[in-house]
Amino acid sequence: MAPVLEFAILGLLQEAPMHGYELRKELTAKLGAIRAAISYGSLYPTLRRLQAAGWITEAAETPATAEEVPALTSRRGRVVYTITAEGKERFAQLIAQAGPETYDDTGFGVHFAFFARTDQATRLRILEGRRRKIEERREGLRDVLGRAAERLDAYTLELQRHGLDACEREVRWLEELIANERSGRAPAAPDTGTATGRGDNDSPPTPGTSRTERP
Amino acid sequence: MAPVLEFAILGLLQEAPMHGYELRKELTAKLGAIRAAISYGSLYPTLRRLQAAGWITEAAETPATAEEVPALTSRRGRVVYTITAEGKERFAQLIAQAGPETYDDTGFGVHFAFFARTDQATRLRILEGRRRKIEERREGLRDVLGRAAERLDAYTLELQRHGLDACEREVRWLEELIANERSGRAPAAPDTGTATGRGDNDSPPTPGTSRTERP
DNA sequence: CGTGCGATGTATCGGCCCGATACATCGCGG
DNA sequence: CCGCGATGTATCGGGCCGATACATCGCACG
Repeated sequence: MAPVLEFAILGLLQEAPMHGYELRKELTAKLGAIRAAISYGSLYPTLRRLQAAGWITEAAETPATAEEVPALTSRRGRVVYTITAEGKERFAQLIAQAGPETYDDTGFGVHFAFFARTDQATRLRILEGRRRKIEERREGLRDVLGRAAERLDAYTLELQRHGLDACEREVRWLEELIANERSGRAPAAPDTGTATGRGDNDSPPTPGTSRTERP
Repeated sequence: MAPVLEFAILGLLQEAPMHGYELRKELTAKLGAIRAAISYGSLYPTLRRLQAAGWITEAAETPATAEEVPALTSRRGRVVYTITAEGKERFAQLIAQAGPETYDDTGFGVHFAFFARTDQATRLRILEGRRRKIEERREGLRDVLGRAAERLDAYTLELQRHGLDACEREVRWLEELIANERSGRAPAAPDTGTATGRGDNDSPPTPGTSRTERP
């Protein structure tokens, strides 16, 4: 329903129009923690899908006056993708509605990556939904480690233990983030709880940070 | 080349023949740490593919004498899947050859889950390959957090930080496992040292999974 | 005694996303 | 001048998932 790439592309193109290659680089930088590298085999078909839906437009990058450029080498021009008003609307709608897929690993990751464009109430809702999901996974792993321990070999058990550890760690992380959200503060303070003297307008509260409008 | 499901199914069917539903449950228990739940939409096609390749056989579960059973309700019999000699060979081959996909998240997970059927040298090779891959991911995240920090918002940075933390943690985990392997000890010893030094044959004693035969 | 409901059980379909692959240009160093 | 890595667009086959459909069994609840 709300594929990861679609969401991420609509989110990124709101900062600036881009061509495919650039988009992939930004995508990889932004989602590096949850995805190794976005494949062109999914990027280009998704772009075409988004254009068919009217959420983005693609325009061949043409010099101001095409004639004066030597046409000796008819280089295939880069295709620049720009988000439309409907696309922005679509993105807002995808943020608002949180389905079950919002809480799986990649779904949550991409939503989190665009929390700067998400209002606080929705951020809180997503964080709590994710926490619930991870808690369920944690209970499942505990069950297996408890009940079916003797049916599994030592390596499999070690794998479960490592997974369980990761779950517990993520729950703690989420708890911290939730507490921060509730207190109205910025995302997360690395260690020192004294005076987060950082950049204030990094756009935690207002998604209306309309900077980087490149014509 | 070596899809996760194919590997896992061949590994599981070496313990006992199973029908689809049971297979899915075992799969979910064994891979619970790396996969939420195996979908039938991938399980059944994979089973058919494996049969077409001659690595498993499927047999309709028929009562000993079909006639005496009341055929009033023509219940669709369960289909029991059994691994063939070629299947065992294929599994051994999949273990031996470690490609790049052996070290990604799910690929490594499923290989690790069947380490009890893997010789020590290969275990070591896989653990080190995985470590290398995670170290690369870690460096990538450090780069982004270092170089492109000001280009990203606070939430995205927090996501990268969390991912980086997970990488560092997994590297430590792998180091520990590698050290254990080198010392010839069992996987990871919380405390007890029971049942070490296994992995001799390709068909260990049946873990009594032949129960639950309800006619 | 019926009735519904959850577990068991097999199976298909549409769709996302990936890895491999192909092709073309540009700038730079050997 | 030639290769080689970065830039750049694009397709194809295939694995895996979520939704969906259909059928049986045992049991609790009214």
